[in-house]
Amino acid sequence: MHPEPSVLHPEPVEGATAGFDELSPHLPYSFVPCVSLQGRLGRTGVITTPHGTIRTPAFVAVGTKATVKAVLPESVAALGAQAVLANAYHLYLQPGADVIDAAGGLGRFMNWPGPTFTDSGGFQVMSLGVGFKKMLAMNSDGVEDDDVIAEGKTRLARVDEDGVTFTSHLDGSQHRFTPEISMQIQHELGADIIFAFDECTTLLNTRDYQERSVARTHRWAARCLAEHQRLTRDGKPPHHQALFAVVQGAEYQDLRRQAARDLVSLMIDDSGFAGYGIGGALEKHNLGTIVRWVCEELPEDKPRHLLGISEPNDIFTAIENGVDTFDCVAPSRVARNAAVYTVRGRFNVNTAPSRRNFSPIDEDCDCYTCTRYTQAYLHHLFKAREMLASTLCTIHNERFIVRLVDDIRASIEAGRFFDFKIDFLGRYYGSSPNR
RNA sequence: GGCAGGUUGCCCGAGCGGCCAAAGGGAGCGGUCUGUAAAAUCGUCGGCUGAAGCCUACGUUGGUUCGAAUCCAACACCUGCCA
Repeated sequence: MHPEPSVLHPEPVEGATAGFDELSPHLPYSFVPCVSLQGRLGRTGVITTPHGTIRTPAFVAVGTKATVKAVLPESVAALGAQAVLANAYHLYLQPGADVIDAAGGLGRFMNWPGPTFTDSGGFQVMSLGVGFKKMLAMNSDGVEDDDVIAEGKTRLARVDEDGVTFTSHLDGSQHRFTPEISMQIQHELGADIIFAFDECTTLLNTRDYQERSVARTHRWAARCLAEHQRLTRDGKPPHHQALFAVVQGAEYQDLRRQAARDLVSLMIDDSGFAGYGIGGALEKHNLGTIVRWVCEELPEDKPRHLLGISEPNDIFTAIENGVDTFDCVAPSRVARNAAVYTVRGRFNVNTAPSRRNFSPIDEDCDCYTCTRYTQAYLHHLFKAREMLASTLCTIHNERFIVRLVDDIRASIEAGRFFDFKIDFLGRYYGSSPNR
């Protein structure tokens, strides 16, 4: 049943740096699971896209506005990232999906030859709307009062059954997203993997609201699938994009399982979703449980993408429970704010102990930054507010997470995942950064 | 030499009789960041203390006052303008 190892282990990074002309733009999308994690839902696998393959589990670097902030695409490839995820809402507002379409698609526009993802903009409904002021709901029984306005903040998104009305955070103009519009935008953007337009709730919403929201997300998923198929059929030029649905349901087992089952059974003309995203509200300590509930309901032959997770312990938990790919802004955002990962935990390089420390961030790291620069230099760059600080630390953090996931994949293949997990997490959380 | 203005905590800078250990910046010190509204944000920031409290502080010295960074005098230094 499993393909030959050579098929399972292509060289995605080399493919990603080969340039556009050497790539076949017509490779069909596929996912092939490979080695399973004994007794758990985790596995390795390979996702094939028109722009190259992704060996899973894989960390997808986030490049919201068609750039991994502060870093050249060549560096993103060199540090081993296999794919980049951009955002439909942000690119729709600026520069406009039509511009990216005219440029030849997201990958060409941003000079990233490898696989690309776009998020639907569903998360922005939450971050610009309901979640805009979490305290707001603390003295009520849920975030449902659309008329409540928190001091100093303006609600920029409102949900209704048909879609979402946004106020642009850039210029205040009004915009409308529906499942159909999100699909049209994402088809114009042209990423290899796109996400259904979902509603992302918060833990502050009531159970009743979560139920209604999951139901709505499902109706939206059906509309996304229909529109995606129409665009795939009628769009010009023909696209080869894979649509992932997003499983919501907050922390309720029945909602999560039902949401997953409903999405799996959703078929139009014998075809359903190419993969599944797991999103939404959850507390950190429930991550593994929730991911397991969902993945138990999902088919083995479809990839699962966990949206927005990347702390080391979360990565192990997610992968162990069946996640194949995941993305997160944390490695790059945190890097721009001077926090860096090491095998012995995270620390801030802009603090006093690094001022005269002439060793790298992490002696064990093979990244561009650690093989060339000292903590003292990075400390100086942050203090001097030089932008190279962001660049170098982003490269380090992205490399750290990519490498961690590479190591996890290798440990699954070698049948020693659990040993590696105990060893890594013991060092990461059990000791203080060595500096 | 004359006239005018000034001297505040590590730096800049408000305060102009009590509510002043002294606004606000900056620097320093520490934290946070999970589908990016982020090169963001929060805390701390004279000393001793958990706290109450005490001590030391607004150029120097002396004075007025129940009470002075704030009023007065002398001195020191700085800055303008006029000789």
